[in-house]
Amino acid sequence: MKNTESTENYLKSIFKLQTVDKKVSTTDLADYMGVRAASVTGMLKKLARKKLVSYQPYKGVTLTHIGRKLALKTLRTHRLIELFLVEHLGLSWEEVHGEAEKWEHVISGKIEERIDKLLGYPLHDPHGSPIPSANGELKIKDTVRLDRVQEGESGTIEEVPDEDPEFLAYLGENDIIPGNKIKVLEKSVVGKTLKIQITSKKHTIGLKAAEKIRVHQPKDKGRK
Amino acid sequence: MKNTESTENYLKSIFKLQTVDKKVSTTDLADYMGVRAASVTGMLKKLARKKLVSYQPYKGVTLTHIGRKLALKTLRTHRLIELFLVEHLGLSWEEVHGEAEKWEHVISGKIEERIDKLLGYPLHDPHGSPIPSANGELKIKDTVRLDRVQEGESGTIEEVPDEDPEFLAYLGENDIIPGNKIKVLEKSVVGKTLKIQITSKKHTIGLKAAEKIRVHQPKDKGRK
DNA sequence: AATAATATTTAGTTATGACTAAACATATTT
DNA sequence: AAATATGTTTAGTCATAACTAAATATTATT
Repeated sequence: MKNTESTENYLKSIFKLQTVDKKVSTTDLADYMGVRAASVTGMLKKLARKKLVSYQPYKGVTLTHIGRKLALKTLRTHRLIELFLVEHLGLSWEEVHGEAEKWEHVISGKIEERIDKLLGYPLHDPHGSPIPSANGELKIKDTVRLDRVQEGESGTIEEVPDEDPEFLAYLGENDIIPGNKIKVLEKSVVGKTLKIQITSKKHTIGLKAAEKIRVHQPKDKGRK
Repeated sequence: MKNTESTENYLKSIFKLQTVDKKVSTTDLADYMGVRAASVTGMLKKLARKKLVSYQPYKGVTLTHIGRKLALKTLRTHRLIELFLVEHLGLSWEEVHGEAEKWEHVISGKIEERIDKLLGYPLHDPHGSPIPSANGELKIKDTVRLDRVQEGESGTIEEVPDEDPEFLAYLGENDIIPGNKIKVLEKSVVGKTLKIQITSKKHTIGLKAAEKIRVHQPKDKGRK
């Protein structure tokens, strides 16, 4: 009846992949988690027995209501820890994901509350991702993928992926940081690049990389 | 080749029991850790194969040099976390042991360093236990068990056990806290009690409980 | 629709670290 | 020294969660 660390990791992973497409396939989950597909099948059966996921062989998984709550609880802990590590222990934003992956499974509710308080009840982690509320709610902000922003339009960096330290280091070096203003100067569909302006610097980024960056645009689409 | 959480717990437990008597018996270890003796036997064999303990069937275990280093590393992490939880997250001294038991296995070297720095390179945890140095050294202070302090003598509370929350709550209520001055007013061998003076209050404590409390006495044995 | 390619599941194995029951060793009484 | 009590180890089991190899489904291609 007890939920293990592995259970929490599966739920969190399904949650992340689920936001992209509704049902998550065994293989996608296996790739994302770095385990074999056969292992995933076995685990999904267990999670289904515990009513944490709804699993149909060959057709994929979705989280149940309770599974989603648990995933969000873990995600909340993860993001609070990331922010804590940056703000109070001075780690860089590319280091914190790996550490938080370990911490998130051992933090008690009481300590989570204390950390939340210490941080001033924050709404976002260092990568701009929203922190779910204590009762498992998550409000999704209205954002666009950077590669879909039109030439000439501008906006604010909202969120970047937290998993890949190298990518984060690259983003940091180029000021592609949540909160910063960004303007798309030129989009080359052939060359698969995007020329952007951030703060006072110009920079060219690959369209594939730009996919991973979420931008917030005002209602007037940032024309000015 | 990797050391598991369980390995760290065994080494830490052996270290603690070893300070009392040289060799640690299977049963004592089992009682202390809350597992069955048969499980201990199995684990000791594994630890011996890894050269972390020196184990002779029916005769007990001792830590090897490397096993001791690892035990002290874990103990260091444990104690730093306890202090961190008290000083920065405002937990009480009776709550922190249980939490630290979980944290100690997931803290990376880098984070341990940061916490150490944040705390100002402390030498003692909230219960007065010395924090081993980063290279695995521990200096043992010259202390006496409270039940062995003579009538009329005084000293300073040095260290109390950190495991039992109830006992810690009791000690806290009666100001039996490391750093406080203590004077033994009356010792009743028949009644198995000790009448003591702490700060401005008088209190009577059982001799059995007093055994667990370590007191530092000046060279003149606290007569004045 | 038949074939090929890809995705997924099943069956059986492994390691970790707990457990019980039974066997065996050591200590303590009488 | 024999009998009893206590301590310890052996043998075999269980749950968790990974793995490989083989079997089976599904999807895509011709």
